[in-house]
Amino acid sequence: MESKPHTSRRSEQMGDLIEERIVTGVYPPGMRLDETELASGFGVSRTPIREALIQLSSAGLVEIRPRRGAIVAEIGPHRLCEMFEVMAELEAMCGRLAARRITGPEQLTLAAAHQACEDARDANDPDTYYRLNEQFHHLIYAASHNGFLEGQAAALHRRLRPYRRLQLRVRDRMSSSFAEHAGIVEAILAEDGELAAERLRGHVVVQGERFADLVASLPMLGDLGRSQVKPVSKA
Amino acid sequence: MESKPHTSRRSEQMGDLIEERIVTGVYPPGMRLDETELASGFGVSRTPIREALIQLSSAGLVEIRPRRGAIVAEIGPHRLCEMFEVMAELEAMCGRLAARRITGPEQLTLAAAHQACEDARDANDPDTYYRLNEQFHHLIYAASHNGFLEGQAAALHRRLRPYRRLQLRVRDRMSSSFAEHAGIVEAILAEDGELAAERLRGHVVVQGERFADLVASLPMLGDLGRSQVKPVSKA
DNA sequence: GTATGTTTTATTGTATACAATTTATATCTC
DNA sequence: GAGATATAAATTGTATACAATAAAACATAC
Repeated sequence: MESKPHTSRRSEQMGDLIEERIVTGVYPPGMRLDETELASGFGVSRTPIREALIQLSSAGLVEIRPRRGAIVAEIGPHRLCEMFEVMAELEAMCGRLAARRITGPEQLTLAAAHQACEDARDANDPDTYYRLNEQFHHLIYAASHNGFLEGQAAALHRRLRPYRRLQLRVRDRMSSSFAEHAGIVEAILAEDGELAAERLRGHVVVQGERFADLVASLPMLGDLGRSQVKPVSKA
Repeated sequence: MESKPHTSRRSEQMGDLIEERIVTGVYPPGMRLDETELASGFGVSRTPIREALIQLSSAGLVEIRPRRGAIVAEIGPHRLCEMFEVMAELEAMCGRLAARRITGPEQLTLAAAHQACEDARDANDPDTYYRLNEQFHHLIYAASHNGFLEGQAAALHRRLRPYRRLQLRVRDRMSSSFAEHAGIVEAILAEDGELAAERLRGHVVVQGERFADLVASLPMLGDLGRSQVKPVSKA
């Protein structure tokens, strides 16, 4: 919907590139982000890199320690649960408002998106489901008809992306996710705001709790915040 | 609580300075922020100014249009209402969690802060009340024991500061605000999360609605988004 | 006099150079 | 050899110089 006006700002491009590598795990949490190294790596000067890092710092993806350089933000399990808790509430709010304010065309689009998710589930295609699931949720954000809320929800959703991606692989999550979606769509189309809110809250909270389980089973992630990942420094 | 580690980064200092001038209205919405002008004005080079502007842009206080410079973000009445709507929900969430998680010492601190507000109301001192009111709300954020939520709530609270400041002056708002606070404290101390949430939501929404009224009465603010404030450019 | 096209000017975006501080290394003492 | 101190290296923060683009001013044609 928001057509970005072909920014032509290198800072933005660098920011997107670095963000991509962070959320995809190419730059793992705790990794040192050397300005000079990144600059030469991307074939630009340090200036756009610095500006990108500042922006990513504001978004919470990297942490800048004065005079000590930037590292990929290490979001510990505890903080992550907190973030899921807030995400659940934001989604609940979106659902409550959407139930009251959704338009006819939006209802059709939402139903179609839900249908598409069903197809992906039937095909047992987690990657496609993952993508369609994102669209589904974004439609609810938009249907809240609160642009600011939509932006906040989308931003947090995006920030939690890498962690949500992990837990979609777990046993049967795709099916239960779709089942929950059905209830959410039903509540919204019935214009029952409180029910939609409650179901969305549950839907997201489950993700957070499942994630907590996942964390407990992964020692690698278990001691996040302790581990210091070394920079990739290659000659 | 979060002691900032004496950053020594000029960018941060510049950011704080510019933000201060934005929220106090020295730089009104729509004003062009000329990098060179700001740089010479603050006695630094353009670099720290640019970095500060990027940061403020991420925070939503300024808007950077590629190759066209930065302006103080113009938050129209509509967007503002949306923001108050989200603020209400965030505060409600803080209250709900606080009622369940608040500790003994925090209860005492909250009661004391409430008492202090009462004193300011009795003294009919809006400025002091304004300050104490902020502390009161921050205590509730903290009592949610969700650090991420606390941060989000504080950030939005801060961003809405200039607009809240306006409407505290209106007739009797201080008294009704305090009365609402009493109900909120009662609900939290009674550990009734839903009641606390409901009352906080109402408390903030009232602010938003009152603000909408205020907007309607102020022609200057009424056509925000249309008016183009000229830069201060002095020789 | 208005509209359009060109030139000029001003401002942003990027690169590089320099300064300041931190981290690593080496040396010296015990 | 361990620890501490001093020196050296590397990296961040700031300033300045240059390039690219958009706004403004001007001139010209109609």
